[in-house]
Amino acid sequence: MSDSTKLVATEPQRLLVIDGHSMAFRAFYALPAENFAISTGQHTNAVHGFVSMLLTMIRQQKPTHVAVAFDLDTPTFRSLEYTEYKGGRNKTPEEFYGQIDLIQKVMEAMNIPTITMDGYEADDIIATLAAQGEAAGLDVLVVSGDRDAFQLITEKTLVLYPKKGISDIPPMDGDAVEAKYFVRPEQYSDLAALVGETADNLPGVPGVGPKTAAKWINLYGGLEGIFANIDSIKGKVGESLREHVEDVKRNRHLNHLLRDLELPVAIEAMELERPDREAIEELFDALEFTTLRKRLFDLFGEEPEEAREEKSIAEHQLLGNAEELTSWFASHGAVLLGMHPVSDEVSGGVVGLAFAANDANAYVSLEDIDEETQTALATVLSSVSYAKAVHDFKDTYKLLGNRGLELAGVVDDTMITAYLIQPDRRNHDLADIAQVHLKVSLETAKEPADGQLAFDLEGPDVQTPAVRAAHVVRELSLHMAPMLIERNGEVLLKELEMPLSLVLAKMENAGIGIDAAKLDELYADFTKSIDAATAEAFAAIGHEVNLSSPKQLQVVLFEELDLPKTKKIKTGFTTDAESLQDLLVKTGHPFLVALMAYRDATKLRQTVEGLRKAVAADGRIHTTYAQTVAATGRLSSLNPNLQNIPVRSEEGRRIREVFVVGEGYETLLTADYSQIEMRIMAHLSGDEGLIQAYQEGEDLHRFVGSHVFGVEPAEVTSEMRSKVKAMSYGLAYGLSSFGLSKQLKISVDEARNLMKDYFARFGAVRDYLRAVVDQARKDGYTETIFGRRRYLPELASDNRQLRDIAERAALNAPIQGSAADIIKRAMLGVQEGLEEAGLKTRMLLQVHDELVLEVAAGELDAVEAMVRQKMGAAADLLVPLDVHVGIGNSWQDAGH
DNA sequence: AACGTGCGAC
DNA sequence: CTGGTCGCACGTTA
Repeated sequence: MSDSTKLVATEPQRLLVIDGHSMAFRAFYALPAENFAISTGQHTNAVHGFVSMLLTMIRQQKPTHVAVAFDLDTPTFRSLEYTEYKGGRNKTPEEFYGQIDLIQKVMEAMNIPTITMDGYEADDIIATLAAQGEAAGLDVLVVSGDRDAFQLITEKTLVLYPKKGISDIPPMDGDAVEAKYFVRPEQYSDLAALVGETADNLPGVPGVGPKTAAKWINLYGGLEGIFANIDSIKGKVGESLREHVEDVKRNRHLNHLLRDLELPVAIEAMELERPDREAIEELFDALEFTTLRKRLFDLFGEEPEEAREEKSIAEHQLLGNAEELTSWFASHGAVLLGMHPVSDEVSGGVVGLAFAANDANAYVSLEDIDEETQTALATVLSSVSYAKAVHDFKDTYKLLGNRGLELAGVVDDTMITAYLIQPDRRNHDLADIAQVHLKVSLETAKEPADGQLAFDLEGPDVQTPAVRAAHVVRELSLHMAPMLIERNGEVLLKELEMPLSLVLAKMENAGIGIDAAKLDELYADFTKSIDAATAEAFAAIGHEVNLSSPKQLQVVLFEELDLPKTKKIKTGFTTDAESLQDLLVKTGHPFLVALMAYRDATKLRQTVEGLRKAVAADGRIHTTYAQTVAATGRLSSLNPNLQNIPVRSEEGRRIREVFVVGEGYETLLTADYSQIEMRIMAHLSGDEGLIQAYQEGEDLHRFVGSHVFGVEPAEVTSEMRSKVKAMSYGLAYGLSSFGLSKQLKISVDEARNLMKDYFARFGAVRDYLRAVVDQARKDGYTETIFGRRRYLPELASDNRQLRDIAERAALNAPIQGSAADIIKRAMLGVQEGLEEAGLKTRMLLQVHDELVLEVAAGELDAVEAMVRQKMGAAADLLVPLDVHVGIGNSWQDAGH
């Protein structure tokens, strides 16, 4: 007998019985799988969550005995009797595979028996265990996600039914069941039989919910009483019941849990023992669990192997005056420092800074900071002698800048480093990458656990999480540095992305000027169009409908008007613009015209409304650039997105008129690369025909058209030109002949021939595209001209659809990514050019292949020449990089 | 709150 | 089944 059981020997003994699959599933969905992939590719989120929940329950409930029951894949008496049982369930997610085995291994190492029974479900094992436990005089606590377990509740047996992930809620007893369902636990199965259970594919009596079922049960004492009086139950539900008596009987039979199985394990063997230390160490090493290991050994009163460098992260020195500050950095600042700002939730301003060195931590409050201390801090922050690592350099730089603090000496941004290592992650929050790379859980300082807001900004509630974050940033930086080098990302980080963060910070701070009156005018205009289109649409069908609801539109289009069916989507048939256009051609119905006009106008008004809301106090719009989102290396723009302002339609272009040159500046200047992606294609493929065309400055599409169609360039018709243009652009996206045929509205045969002719003349392009995918399959990643990698593990997927998507991504990534690299380099060049020449002109926007600058008086000529030069020199390709420049008082006037 | 649809840009 | 990368608004469902 172990010590831990002796300790509680005076208390009643308690058996904890767990439904293994249901707990594992809850854990799986509570924790994101992508954060718990170990080096072998195996996912461990369900294992981690399961063990974590188990430890919590052992700590809270202090059981003396523990057992875990699992289902088997083999048929059970229920599925044999009723083949639809548990049918219609979704397939188990791929990431879940193997995790049950791992959980069972952990249980074995913890000396906790796992029980399975061929032909029976875990629920029957649990029911039997509850009965045996009670018979042996134990209290029983059942943990199950299946409501059928409620029938087991007695004076001595309680059920823990976890709602979402965490088991904060108290176990259910008889009164809790009665309060919730209005029946006693022993009657719960009768209630469930009447109501049915969708998760098990057991339909109940239609129209009967828990309320009606409980009423009947209480009236007649249970199912037998109900059946005895079945003819006296009135109304529609009575009728419904009489029609579904057999279903109810079947349900009741199936949801009855067996309590008399012959289990292979005796209760005595479930006594909680110390874990097998060696087995746990070995297993947790393989699973890369560190924090759980500590929790586990703590719980069982064992010292972890080595005091796993959880060293005094909690401790930190408060640097309250200039002298303390200067001396702390003098003694601890020679190593890489992790740094983490704390900002006020309300104002958004920075209120403090945490620092972490290898052997000490510090916190500086910026609230009521005296001048001398601020100066000392400013010195430290702006000094390149103190090497700092931060998470989200751009944001930190802006925060500090708002307080007049210059930030320099930042040698690593863990957000960008994590992005360069894994560009496909959609999220590089500090807590997430700490979880992935360090297996450390970092509570975000947003809200203290008790739900109280932290008013005391001097207090440990704010400081401790910040210090911990600073520590984690430092650890992450050290941990990821070799990974970044291994993945060829170091130069990109130091020479491209980090300097670019500074440029972007300045662009965001600058914002772009807005003509508010014009914005209002556009809003009114578009509203008029919406109203007109709405009226027309309603007139065409004779009633009102929400034109923004695809669901309601489907009813109108495909039921009322009985128009031909469009392409299938998850929720029925698509009503997208392309399909509406098709329908219009086929039927000429006026409703379609009005609907399309409504769609156009609402989209434009939405855009205008979004811009209106985004105008800041200075009358300008300050977008935010996301530097670590797009997997190819592009930037993205948000709050608001200024990279999708309309330009293709005339009405839409009017919106560009509201972006205007600001006071004190002379004009806006736009500079964009001409056909940069096709030029990169020419460069990467080395296709001599394409290269020659660009070198001679020919109209590329005309040139290609003349070769594909075998005519003189002058004889290329506009139709021919648009065909090869679509083709050329489509190539970089993995366009199929089907896609091409759809876009050009030609037959698939014709599209196929077009592609054949194209490749006959530009064979190097096809060779290149094939080689890209082959290489990516071999190496596991694609690479841009400047070495930016994108890893595409799904190229090896068994799922054809996923594999195809990955192949198209592989085709596109080097081209789109190289273009992104090039304009990023150009931005660094332009910024440098502006600063070196001491110009007042500033960069405002980047739209993938275009830069928008605000030009100061008298600087236009110098700026234009410099921008052309820098953009043209951003890469040395086999073809020239052409740059178009436009000038004007609005973005529209300056544009294309 | 999370998902699905639809659509703007490059 | 069938073109890549994004962000955003709306309706609907959980």
